Amino acid sequence: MSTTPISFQVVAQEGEARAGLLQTRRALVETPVFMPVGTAGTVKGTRFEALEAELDARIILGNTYHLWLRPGADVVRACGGLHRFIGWQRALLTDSGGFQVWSLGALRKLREEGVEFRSHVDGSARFMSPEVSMAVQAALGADISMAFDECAPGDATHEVARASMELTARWAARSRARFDELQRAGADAGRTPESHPSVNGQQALFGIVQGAAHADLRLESLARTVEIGFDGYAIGGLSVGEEKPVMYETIGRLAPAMPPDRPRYLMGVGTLEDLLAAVARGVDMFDCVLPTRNARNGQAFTTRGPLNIKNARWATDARPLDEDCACSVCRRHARAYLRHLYTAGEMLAGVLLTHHNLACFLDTMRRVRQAIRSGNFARFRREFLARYNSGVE
RNA sequence: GCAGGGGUGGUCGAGUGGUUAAUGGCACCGGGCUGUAAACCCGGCGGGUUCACACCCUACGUAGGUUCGAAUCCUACCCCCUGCA
Repeated sequence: MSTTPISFQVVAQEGEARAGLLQTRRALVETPVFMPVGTAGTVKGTRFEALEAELDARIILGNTYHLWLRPGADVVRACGGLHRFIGWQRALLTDSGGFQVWSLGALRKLREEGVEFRSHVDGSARFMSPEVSMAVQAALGADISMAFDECAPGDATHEVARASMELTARWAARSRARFDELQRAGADAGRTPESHPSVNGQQALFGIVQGAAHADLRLESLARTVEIGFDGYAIGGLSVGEEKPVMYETIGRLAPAMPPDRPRYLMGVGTLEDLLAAVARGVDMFDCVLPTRNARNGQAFTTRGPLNIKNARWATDARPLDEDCACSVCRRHARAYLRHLYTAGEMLAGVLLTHHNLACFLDTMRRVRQAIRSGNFARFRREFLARYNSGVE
């Protein structure tokens, strides 16, 4: 009987691409997997019933920084942890707030000890550190927690990237230490004593590799992170302004060097092409706001590429967003209607596009897994991209 | 009929002699969005030629007039609103 918080096994491999099974204490997750982002305790624009029943998402994200500011860790803990608070029984992963150190760059001050934020909600001063992040994540009780890292800009110089990577390494050690203390102290609000037999019911903790676009720093970061020891390893700091070939090259060098028996998580990526490129390089897990955010902004993703529902060319188009999509939105509604809803400012536009986009991403990953298992991933990827790049008619 | 107010680009509405093809808002058209400060942000928006710089044409109810110059001043006419008959 295992004593780890998660179990992971690769069940098929084609080149670097892997199909695996990730057992968390709450859900079995087939990889490669796309995890919808639910920053503030909601995957914006969708209901949990849809995520569960139709989309069959097994794991979604929450965000430590955002939930810490509002409603607050104490509120979530008082409500029995994030799962019970939001009404989601499947797996949850919480990002540590590290990304906000970068994305809220204008609102924070960085120190060795941690980060001074000015709350974007009410302007108040807040201090976040590895220890604070771990405490908040224990209160949230997600099945997978993330180490508190610093995400450098994509074009960071070697010197800047090294300093950032080393700070991340020190923060990783502090994250690990405090995380373990909190687990021992029973602070985990999402503990499941009667969890799946192959896992021990505790929270998992993933480490994050940084180093911007510098291969030597990336590999050093990986070595230092692995030395500390985590349940899974993430690639952070990509899609933050660097050129796309740089991102692919970084993933290509890094992912195959990551521990083969642990899940590899590429944070914040990406487009469908990005997902396929990263899977081909050995990545198992993804999350991205693109399908949900862009849905609310009028962009649908289809197997023939993106479709901007705002465009006048769809005004009387009776076809669904994607003629090859079996989702409930595509089965029921025409582009003309969706365009009307968006143009009229109706909230249903965002709701329906969100559903479709998530269906598109999750279904694509389902097909990716199937292709890897049957040894057809290379061909699948080639054909998928040819179709995707042909464009929407 | 009399008195007063008003007619501006798709629309609402600024502008009251000189960077005015004409501020803004809306509508419309297009683009962006990658561990969510995002149901958000940016751009275009009279017509024509040009890759572009640029140039030409048409426009502030209609027709005249004053002036170097008019959406802005004057005259007449048309139409709308309000009040009194």
